[in-house]
Amino acid sequence: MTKERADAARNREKVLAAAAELFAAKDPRAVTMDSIARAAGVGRGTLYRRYPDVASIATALLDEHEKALQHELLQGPPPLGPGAPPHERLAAFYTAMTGLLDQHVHLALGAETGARRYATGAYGFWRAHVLALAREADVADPDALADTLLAPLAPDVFAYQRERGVSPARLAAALTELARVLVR
Amino acid sequence: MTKERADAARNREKVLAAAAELFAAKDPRAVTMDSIARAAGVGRGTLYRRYPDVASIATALLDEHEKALQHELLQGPPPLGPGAPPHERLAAFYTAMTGLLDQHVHLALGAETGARRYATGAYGFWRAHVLALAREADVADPDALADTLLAPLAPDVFAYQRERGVSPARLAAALTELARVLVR
DNA sequence: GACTGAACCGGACACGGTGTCCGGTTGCAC
DNA sequence: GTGCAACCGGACACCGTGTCCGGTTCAGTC
Repeated sequence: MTKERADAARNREKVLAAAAELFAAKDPRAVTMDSIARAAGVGRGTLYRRYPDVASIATALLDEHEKALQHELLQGPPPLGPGAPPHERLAAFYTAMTGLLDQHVHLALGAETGARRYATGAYGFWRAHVLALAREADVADPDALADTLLAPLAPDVFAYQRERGVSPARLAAALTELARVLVR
Repeated sequence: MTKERADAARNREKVLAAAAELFAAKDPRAVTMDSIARAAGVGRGTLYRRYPDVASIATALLDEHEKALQHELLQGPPPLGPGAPPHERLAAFYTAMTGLLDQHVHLALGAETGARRYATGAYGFWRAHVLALAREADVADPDALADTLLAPLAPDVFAYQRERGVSPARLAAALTELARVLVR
């Protein structure tokens, strides 16, 4: 991995900043490669050099916000990190994720709508974490349960519930209950 | 509501038959209005007259298959229909839905990917049903729980799990366990 | 501080899908 | 058989995509 050229780095910054603004401003599905290029003052070819499509740009932006949580899950203090019983860790994870989603729904919707969600590295991480907790708790079929436990965190579901008037806090409470009874 | 003209009915048949074949044959996201029109031997204008987009065609096809289950939920024998305790009814619903999804993933993916899922009438029906069961079981926050309980049935999730090797039967078992502990 | 090759830039291009529009056709009622 | 309304379908303009290549900028070398 060779060092990044100065002009390339400059453009990457411009692109990410412009994209972040666009995603925050309007419907994520209306954000197009063309609009990002124009907003960043950059040619379309430049965009495609680094990102194959809009979703991958949203994913790059989202990744930054998710890194911190991922770190805490691996080696932070309990109940998020190791040390607490599985159901408490799962509940803490749920609460943290609803908070994260609450802040960045736009990005999440731009990055992970539909099947693409499962192709991202982040999903793999969340899945591994939940799977480990399920195993630790001796549930019947951890592998089948993992994706089931993650399904309510899909950006689409979250956005719909919030639009419906279910606050992130209420959702977190419901998920905590789910964690409590299912992974004990 | 006036009677449908004979040529119109003929074309509707042709369109639905051609669409069903296309959805079954290839990636639902690759099915386009244009391809349906060509396969049906019909002009594009004719298509747009009745369906605003591809998803609505898939929804129309899916609706037919879902009607039977909806009828059973309302007035069929227990445990699917009224009469059984909530957790048993929910488990039966889960099993029926995984079966339905297993048969018609293509259509479901074409119809309900992403946010569109929540706009369909079918989702409203499933939601009302699950909500009623949750209320009957005196859970803490039925409204927040309803969409959470339905999230694992999203076509995307189902398709991903099946591709991963989780059979519909295993999934149904996991969901049954979920129903048992959460809605008692 | 000039040279050089490699990395990078960005606009032009061809393509494919969308949704609309309207002249022509078909079916139905009287 | 006649008239009208509903219906048909292809042509059209538009938009976003992804690629390609001539030109530019950078960084290391002497």
